Parts: sequence; C-alpha cells; structure tokens
Amino acid sequence: MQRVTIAQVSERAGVSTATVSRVLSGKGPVSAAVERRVRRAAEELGYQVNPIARALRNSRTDTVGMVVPSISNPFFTSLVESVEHVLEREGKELFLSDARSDPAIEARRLSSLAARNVDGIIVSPSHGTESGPAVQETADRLPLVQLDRFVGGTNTDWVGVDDVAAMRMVMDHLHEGGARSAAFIGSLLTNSSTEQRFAGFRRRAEELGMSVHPDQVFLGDYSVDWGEAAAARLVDAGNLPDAIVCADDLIALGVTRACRAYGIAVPDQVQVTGYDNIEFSRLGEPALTTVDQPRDRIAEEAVRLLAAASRAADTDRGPSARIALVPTLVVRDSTRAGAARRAQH
Amino acid sequence: MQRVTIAQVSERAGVSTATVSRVLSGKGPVSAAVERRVRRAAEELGYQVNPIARALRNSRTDTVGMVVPSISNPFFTSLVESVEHVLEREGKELFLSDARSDPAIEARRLSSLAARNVDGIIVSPSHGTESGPAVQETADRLPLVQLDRFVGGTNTDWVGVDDVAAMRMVMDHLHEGGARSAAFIGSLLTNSSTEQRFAGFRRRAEELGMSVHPDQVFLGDYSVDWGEAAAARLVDAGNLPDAIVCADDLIALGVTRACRAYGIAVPDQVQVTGYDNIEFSRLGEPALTTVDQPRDRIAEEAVRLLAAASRAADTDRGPSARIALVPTLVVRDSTRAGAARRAQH
DNA sequence: GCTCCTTGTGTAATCGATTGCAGTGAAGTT
DNA sequence: AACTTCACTGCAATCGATTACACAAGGAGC
Repeated sequence: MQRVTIAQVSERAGVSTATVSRVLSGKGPVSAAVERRVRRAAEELGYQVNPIARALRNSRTDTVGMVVPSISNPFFTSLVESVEHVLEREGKELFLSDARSDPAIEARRLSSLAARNVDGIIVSPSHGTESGPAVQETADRLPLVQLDRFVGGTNTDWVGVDDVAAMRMVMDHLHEGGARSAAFIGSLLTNSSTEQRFAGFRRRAEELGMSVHPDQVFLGDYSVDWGEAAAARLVDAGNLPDAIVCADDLIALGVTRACRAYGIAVPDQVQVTGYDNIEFSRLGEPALTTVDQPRDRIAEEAVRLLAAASRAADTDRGPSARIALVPTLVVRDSTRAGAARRAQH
Repeated sequence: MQRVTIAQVSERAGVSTATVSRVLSGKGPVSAAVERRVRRAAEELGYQVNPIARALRNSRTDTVGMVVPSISNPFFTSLVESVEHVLEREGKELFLSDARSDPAIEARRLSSLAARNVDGIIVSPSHGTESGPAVQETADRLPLVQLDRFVGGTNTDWVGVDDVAAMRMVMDHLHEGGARSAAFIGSLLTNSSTEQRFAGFRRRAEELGMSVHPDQVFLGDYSVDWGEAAAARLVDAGNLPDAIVCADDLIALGVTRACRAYGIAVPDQVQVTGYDNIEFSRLGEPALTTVDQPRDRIAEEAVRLLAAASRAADTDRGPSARIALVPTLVVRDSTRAGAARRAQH
C-alpha cells in the first residue's frame, strides 16, 4: 500500500537512501544543495514515512495507548479528550481501547498495545485487584501511568484526585444543608474509585455525627439503571435518609429519576450528590450537585509522567509518583444549600 | 522491548526460523515431532509475535481503524461499541480516533491509520463536503466504509439508516398527536445526517400539510447547548409551533431543558422529538420520543463490507454498496400520542 | 608538502517475521 | 536399479527506515 519509499526518493534525488533518511529526520550533516534536492524529490513524489518500518527499526512510535473501563461512560470519554488534546501538542497520537470493564479483555488490550510498541500506556484499570497482573506486567515493559483508578499491589505512577478530600467537601455541604443521615450508592468495591469514595464518605459521616444505616449502602455498578434500582429499594424500604451520596453521576442520575417516579422531592425530602461532573449531570432534573475532577490537569500530569518515564527508561526506576489533584465541589440544585443559594436570585 | 524473538525460539527448538514461522502460522508442512518441539520452546520462552515486524513483511495487521466526529457524542460511542463487538468475533482489533468535528484533524487521522496498515477503515465523516478529499484518497488506498454519515462526491461503501423514512415516521406520529405546525432544530447542513433528516422533515411536513415557518428552522451544531439556545430563541420569538423536531437527541435534550426553564409543558404545549436513541434520551424530563438506529446491524454490515472489500482487493472495483437499514420509532413521553398511550396504564 | 580534522556521503547491517527457492532424504514407480 | 514424487527443512531475500562504519575530499595547521 505504501507506494513511495525512501528508495524511490533517493533515486530521484540521485543520492543514497541513507542521505534521504538523514535529511528527512534532520540528523547528521547534509549539504544544503543535497538537502534541497531531497526535499524536492520527496515533495514531488508525495513521500510519507512508513511508521511501521520506522517502528521496527527504532522502538519509538510516537504513539500512546489508552485503556479505559468503558467508552460509554461520559467521564472517561471526556478524560480521553483531554489526554488527546495534550498529546497533540507533543506530536503524539493516541490509540484508544475499551476494556468493557472486563480484566481479561483489558489484559489483551494492554498486551496488544505493548506489542505494537506504543511509547507509553495510560490506563484506568477496571478492577482493583484482578487488573493487577496485566498492569504490572505491562508496566515492567514500558512506561505506564494509571489514571483516576488504580490497582493495588502495583508499582506504577498514578494521577487522580483526592477522593477522600472530595467526599469531605460533599459531606460538609450536605451537613450544612441539614442532612443528619445519609445513604451511599456505588459500584462494588472492586475498583479504587468506589473504594476511596466510600471510605471518605464513611469517615466524614462519622466525624460529623451523621448516621449511616448499614442497610443503606448499595453496591452495584456504575450505571443509571443501578442508581435507579438502588434508589427504588431505598424508597421501598420506607426509611428515607436525608441524603443519598452517589459514587458517580450516572448513578445519581438514576437516583433522581427514581425520585421523580416516586414523587419524592429533591432536594427537599432527600438531597442527592453525584461525582465526576459529566456533561449530563447539569441536565438532570434537578441539576446535580457533584464533584468536578480537573480533567485537563490530570491529563497533563499523566502525559508529563509518561514523558519523564520514557527519558529515564531503564536507568533509574525510582519510586513511582502518586499525584492526587484537588477536586472541586460543583453546587447545583440537588442539594439544599445549592437550591437555597439559587433561590436567592 | 520485544524480548523473545522467533530466532530464540528456533535456537531452543534446534530448527531454523523458517520452520518456527511455519509452525506458528500454521502454514506449510511440518513434521509432528518438530511441531511439538517448536511449540514447546515457544511456550517456555513465552514467545509472542511482533505485530510490527509481521505488518512490515505482510501488509495485514488484523486491525481496523475507525474515525468518528466526536467521541463525546454518546451515539458514536455506542456505535463504536457495536463495531468493536463485531470485530472481536473476527479476531480483529479496533483503533479509534476522534476527529473533533474538524476535517483537517480527520484527514490526519485517516492518513495515519492508512500508514499504519490497518486492514480497513470505518469512518463517519465530519463534514458533508470538506471531508471528501481525505476520505476518497484513503478509500483509494484501502477498504473503507462510511458509517451513518457520508460525504458527497465519493465512491465508497456506506451503511446507515434511511433518514427520510425515519422522518416520515416522526412526522406522521406528531401529526397523529395533533401537530399542525413544526419547527426544526439541527446542525448546519454541512453533514449528511442533518441534511437528509431536514429534507425528510420538509417533504413529509408538506405532504401532511403541516406548516413550517422559515424562521423556525435553526441550524447550529449537535449539542445540548445549541438545542437549549435555539429553543430559547423560539420561545422568545413568541409564536410556538405544535412540535419541535430535532436532528439528534442531544439537541432535543437541550430543548426539553429550555422548555422546563420557561415553564412550557412538553408534550401538552409543544411536542418534541429526538434522533438516535442514546441512553440519556430516556432520562430526560420528559423521556424523549426518538428514532432508534439499529446499531448492531449497522456495525455488522460495515464489517462485512470491509471484509468483502479486502477479499476483492484490487481485482474488481465494482460500484460501491449503499446499505440503508430501517430505523424504528421509539415512542416515549415527549410527544402527545406517546403520553396518551402511557396514560392509559 | 604532509598530517589531521571536518564535513558529506555511501555501503551494508539491522529490526523480526515471512516465504520463494533449493536441497535432502525417503517412499513409491516402472 | 534407476527414476520420480513428495514431505520436510533450511538458506537467504524481503518489507522500509535507520545508523554504525568506512571512505573521500577539502581545509587548517605545522
């Protein structure tokens, strides 16, 4: 398919392939006259490097691989957009893979990316433990950064937000709005996000003296359906808490939907919070109070770490970096303080 | 990075690299004894083929590239999921790129994928005309299928739905619900989707005798914000139509949001329809009546066409296929007939 | 005028897997 | 017994770009 090769350019310019390569890659000394001839020939023939041949020879591909748990989760797609944006500045390309929340698929994607000689990998591991072996194995072969989620027992760089601090803000805000009891709806504790958020939730609830009934902790998955189902169970059980804290926005959207269906007023009867600040979080009825992750900063740090790791290569494998950025609380209408503030206008 | 090569396997098994290759690729005659030795050696060393070397030698990569206008549009991500699912069965991998609705970026992504020797490309072109050159050029080099959207003046396969038929269903449904006038909100007519849908809208409106005021056609982009802004303008202008037909669900979500803000009852004062049946379309308030595209079927046909094109290769370049699948109307609560039907329960 | 650099260029090896061609036995044919 | 056929297997070329090494020519320095 690659019709025009370096050999054809060299022939046309009347030089060797070595010289052509030197001109085009800008390395090595070349006389001005020859350089012009070569560039001209390349231009005329419409020459484009063959990245495959180059990748075989060098080991660089100017390419970064990214693996996310689910491409249908808007949080991850916006994270992907941020990463892509940052990479563009570096002249690198992104190859995206979807693990469909399955560690086995994830492992295949990782090894496939590694085999294709990407320069580095950014991964948000699907599972808090089962993703471990594949992630570690991949990290041993090339630069790897975990994003948002991380997997226990591995030794790689990580960039994300301080979930515990975020939950502290959420709980303080709910408490301020009058909440004295709270329920939690998240995914199973098989990934670090829910785990951390739940831990932060528990701790701050305790510190604030808010009650958390053991029956009011629901762990399923990150989906609207699950949020809806869990909320329905909560309502059916009869004993509604003052607030429902959700591990992500999808769940929270399901919860507010269920509340609408049951005729339960949000935030008057129950306050609801989400997490991630996906675009749709402001479109719900009511608009969700949620936690915003600084996606662009996260992406930037991740790419920076990757670049640093590439340079360091095998030389010094220092301790891995763990960068926790500071999230912000976005107050909207699903919590009381937010609704009050709005009402003042 | 690729530590163990075919040479090491051959050494360990005491045969030539040629034989190892023959065993591992299953081609050519090999004695049972040798085969066993080679497999054993490969196993013990943990050999994995280097896809780059293979791609350089052959021209196949067992890889398909896909380019979508926007990864943050849920319709495209679910289309990607469908495609990925189908490809998995064929043992192929998908590389996804986001064109960010920019024909220039799109062109770069296409040529990068082509250069990387993907076996085929699936693209939903960003622009109805400007995407043309890059798409055609790419299609001349390797199998390419356009999905959902298409670009004028190109000669490639296409798979999508019959937008005109879909709009006929939408309009009939609205008419049945009592609508006698309608507005249209879409993106600029720079992509085939809006173009076709608008054409279908116009034609059926005329046939049904529904009035369409020239000032009530709003063309912007595919986003919630645009839907909201256009709806606001429509309301401010004072003369509300019986129905607002949107070119996709994001726009429709913006419209229903604006209606809520303005205290306009949907569907009682104005009926609203979307298009694509993205997950969030059922979460709006009210849940959207929309058009469902058979994504899995679309993905299947696309992959099938790609495979066929690969086989045919350069031999016979027949006329390109244009496969328009039949969409279905999903009636929910944003239209009157839908609300009535629901109310019966 | 004769070394010693420097600059510019070409030759050929290399990355790893695949495959056309040729060679070696062994089995089958006449 | 001589000859063909066929199953195996290895050698070496190939894909396209990069680069270590060699070599040539020209200039500087003595």
